[in-house]
Amino acid sequence: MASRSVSRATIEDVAALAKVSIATVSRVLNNTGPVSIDTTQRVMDAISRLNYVPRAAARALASNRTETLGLLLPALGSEFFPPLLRGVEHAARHAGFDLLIHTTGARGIQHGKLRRAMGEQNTDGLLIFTGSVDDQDLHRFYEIRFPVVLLLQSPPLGVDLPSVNFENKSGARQLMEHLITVHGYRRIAFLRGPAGNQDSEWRERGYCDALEAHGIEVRPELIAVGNFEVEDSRAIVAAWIEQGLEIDAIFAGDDDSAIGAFRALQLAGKRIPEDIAIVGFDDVQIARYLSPPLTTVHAPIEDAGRIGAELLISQIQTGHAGSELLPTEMIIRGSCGCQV
Amino acid sequence: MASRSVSRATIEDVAALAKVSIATVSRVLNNTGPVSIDTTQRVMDAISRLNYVPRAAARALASNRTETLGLLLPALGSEFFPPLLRGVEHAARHAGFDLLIHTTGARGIQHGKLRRAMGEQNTDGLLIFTGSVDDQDLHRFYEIRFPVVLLLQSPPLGVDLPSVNFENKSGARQLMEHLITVHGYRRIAFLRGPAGNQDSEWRERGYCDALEAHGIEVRPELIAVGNFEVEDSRAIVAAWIEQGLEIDAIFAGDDDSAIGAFRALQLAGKRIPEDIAIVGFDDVQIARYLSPPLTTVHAPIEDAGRIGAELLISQIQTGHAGSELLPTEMIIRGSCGCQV
DNA sequence: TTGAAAGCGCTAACAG
DNA sequence: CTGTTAGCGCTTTCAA
Repeated sequence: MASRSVSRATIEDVAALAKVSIATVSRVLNNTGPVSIDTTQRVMDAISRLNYVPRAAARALASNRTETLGLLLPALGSEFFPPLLRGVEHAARHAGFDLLIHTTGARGIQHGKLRRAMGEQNTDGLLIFTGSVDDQDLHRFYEIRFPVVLLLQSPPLGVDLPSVNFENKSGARQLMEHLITVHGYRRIAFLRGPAGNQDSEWRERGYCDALEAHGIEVRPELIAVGNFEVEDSRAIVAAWIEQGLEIDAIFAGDDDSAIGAFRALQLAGKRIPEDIAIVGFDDVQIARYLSPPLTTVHAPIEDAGRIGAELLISQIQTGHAGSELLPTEMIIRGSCGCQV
Repeated sequence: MASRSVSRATIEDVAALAKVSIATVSRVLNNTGPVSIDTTQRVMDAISRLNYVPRAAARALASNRTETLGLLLPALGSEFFPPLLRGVEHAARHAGFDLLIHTTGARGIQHGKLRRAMGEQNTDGLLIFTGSVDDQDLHRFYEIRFPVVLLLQSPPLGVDLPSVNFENKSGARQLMEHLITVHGYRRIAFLRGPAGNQDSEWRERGYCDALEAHGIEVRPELIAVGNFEVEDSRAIVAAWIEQGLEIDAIFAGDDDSAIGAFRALQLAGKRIPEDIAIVGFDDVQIARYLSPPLTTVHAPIEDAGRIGAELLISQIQTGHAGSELLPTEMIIRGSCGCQV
């Protein structure tokens, strides 16, 4: 016997065993078209007796639907992704879709390479995380009307793709107001994300707006690129301390940067928040376990994943979908100087 | 024009434009069989002019290979998964495989349901995380010789599937020795993982062995099920404190449980490690950022993912693969009572 | 309520 | 070096 034969039941085997045509088997499998209750039973029996599993490839080829959602990410490094994946996976499974995950490397996918990686023929639609795909490819998806939803990224000009974003600016603004009015900080530093990261840009605008609204000058030397990375951010803050830069507080563009800032201060023997206060953005799981616990802005990451997937599925099924802007919420813990 | 036509180039279109047969196109696509350099060039031009993307389904159907690895997980909740996914994804991509991810829910997949979810026909092989699939299905995979690698789980009796595991027992044993001999703790509690979790069982054996080796009685009231969950563990430790249970130290079965224990002690106003010491297992990212930083056992999670994927790929390609037992390493930080 | 048959787009012999 | 052709296993008309 061939080594694999045991597992190779096909729809024909089922049909033969149930003494019906393959069309009928297909009907009971997909619940499409009428089948007598008696026949249905025979087919079901045959299926389970043979351990029959429909081959996804054959089905996809014949029906032109893959029932698969693609998820494109730059990397799977940060703490940010578990909730995001959970949201996406949950929504996908709920709607009967599989989830195909690809990482593209930090620089995103170069145009052209994308095709082979996860071309538009191999999933029913794509969930694209910030920075994974260049504008040229986004443009193309838009033109050929391939279902796509952008995660934490707005579409480039003229490309009207649906997207899911956080209310970054208002969240950042609110947090800054807190630092300025409640705690009286004036020399507040900002740790940027990677170049081109839209979340970071909006958060920075909230940062600048708040300063200006209170007549505080925006000082370029207080703004640096932490890349949303623990280590990069630690190094920057360490350098600041080394230089003796005067700072009341650090607004880290995301919680990973905040962790880096924590590290730097701890290693330098500085107290948080007495010497320098730190606040972040995102509210990842770890935030509440730092000490002092991190004051930050809660971003509904799992919701973003879930809603992104839902929008994509609706786009696949109905042909169109809107965008969503998800509210953020300031979470006061101890690292800003508040007693909690 | 049909709304999708732009993207629907097939191998025939390419062949026509390049004035060759589809067989030739297939040859240059897959680098199988000889093609003149001139012809190759014409085909490549046609491909890029048409934005041609081979349809994975057609290819899979014809070749009986999907170039896809399936990953089965109970859930995507914990901090444990980012490094695991990173390892898997990296190895998969490196070898040219796609990654299909499925979560099964906390209880794993019920027999029978698995088939539809990710049947053996729809991936080239499966990476199965502890607790995702019942023994009956594992048995079946083994019988039909479907490529499978077990992650952090040993195969059931008589089912010789390859697996990747941590040296749990010796790691736990070493950590316990440290608590007992260096710090002199004798009343050490243990927080178990979910029922049937093999990592937990081995760690518990290390715990018991160490106690016995030092003539310390294993007390059932000092062992409870924290389920490897923050909240469950917090509740248990809170209850212990409430009851006034005397404890020198808590050995949390994994870092998530350790975090829960931290929470409970902090909320109860107890000092770590002065009142009660805490140690964990895994060394997730957050461990070093707790305060005091968590003493734990480093488990090479990313390696486990990478190696698991590599074993699976080798099994797909060569028909067999061995198992791996990955070394663990004690990481002393502050939460055990050491000054670091 | 059921069956026959025509593809879906590709790979892989087999011929030339 | 290149072309022809027979499927891969399924869905989906169209008839019966």
